[in-house]
Amino acid sequence: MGTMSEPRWLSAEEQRIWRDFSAAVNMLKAHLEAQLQQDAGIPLTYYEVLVVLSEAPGQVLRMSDLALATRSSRSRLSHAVARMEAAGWVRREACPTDKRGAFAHLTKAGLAALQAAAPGHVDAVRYSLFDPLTPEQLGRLGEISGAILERLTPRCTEAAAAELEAMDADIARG
Amino acid sequence: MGTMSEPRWLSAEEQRIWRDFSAAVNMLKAHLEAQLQQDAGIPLTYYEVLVVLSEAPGQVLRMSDLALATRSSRSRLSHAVARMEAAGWVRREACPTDKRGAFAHLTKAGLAALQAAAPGHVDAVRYSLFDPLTPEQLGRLGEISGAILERLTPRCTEAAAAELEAMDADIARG
DNA sequence: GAAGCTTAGTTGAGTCCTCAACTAGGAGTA
DNA sequence: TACTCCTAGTTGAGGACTCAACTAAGCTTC
Repeated sequence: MGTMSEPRWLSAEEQRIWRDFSAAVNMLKAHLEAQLQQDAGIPLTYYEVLVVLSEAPGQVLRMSDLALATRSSRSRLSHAVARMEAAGWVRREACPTDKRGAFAHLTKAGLAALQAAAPGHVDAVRYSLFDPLTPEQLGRLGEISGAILERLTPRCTEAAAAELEAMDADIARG
Repeated sequence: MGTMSEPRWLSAEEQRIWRDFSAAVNMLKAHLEAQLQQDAGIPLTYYEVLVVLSEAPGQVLRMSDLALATRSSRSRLSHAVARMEAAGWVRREACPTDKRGAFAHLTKAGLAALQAAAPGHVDAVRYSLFDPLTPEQLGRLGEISGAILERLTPRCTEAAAAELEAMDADIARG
């Protein structure tokens, strides 16, 4: 190793927390994924796309904005929307002002699929996350998540996301 | 909906917590995955297999036990070990007493790969999880993880895992 | 208006995962 | 022994993701 400093290994307690956290998160995601896939045939990430689209004004969003809002790569979103379009949940439309751009529209079928899937998904989230935690723990979890987010979110992405929300709010207002 | 009861939707506050938590977890996993993949060429799940194997007495484990310890499906582990064997990190060996069985041995190269990857990975975990949290938050996170785990871990799996640990302890004791 | 950078979005190859089907050996019972 | 059931592990197909390469359009600058 030469000049390299010794890595700061995790203490036994830190290891326990890390492994429990890691396991909990994995099981939680697997649980939600399986529920959604089995009951509604929708992968979790596609579900999130549907949710974001359904909340967008006019239920339309530029691909880039959709990628930003779902924290997905453009590539991933492009593949996903291609599949969702094939499923009839989303329709792509060219942007008239910027010919590079593309809009993703939520279709009736997409909204219906979302509405059919939502109750089961919400139940699963309640069952596996909200129910086993006390209100205090929930509050803590919110703080903790915020701290991690702040650490890992690059400033520019943050700014762009805030802008997007502000735009949404403007449109909602009128 | 007919006789179905109304789903218990999430409140605004619950939604905020859930979305932040979800986003934080996604970014955390993506961050660790990218670091490990770039710096060591090892996917996170394979890394976990290496860790578990390295801690096993004799650095050997039956496939089933390895699957249990890594909370992986047998199929996933089988695919993973196939790849890791191709990479020279693991060697499979037939079990003499139960001819259905297979052992997974950690090889020298596998241990070396793990040791090369570990410091960077630990740093990444510290950076993205431990550093941004206060000691109190960390304790809470441990509790929260425990509560989720307890909710989602089936009793039989739990018992099997405990047994495996006890066995390890026995062997360690000599 | 042409050259060169930047942005929007897609594509294809390769990887990891899941699911269901499969092989094969162990275990219990007649 | 033969029958049934169970357990250990593998396999292949197909889906989702990543990465890098690509097309195409906008934007600057001269």
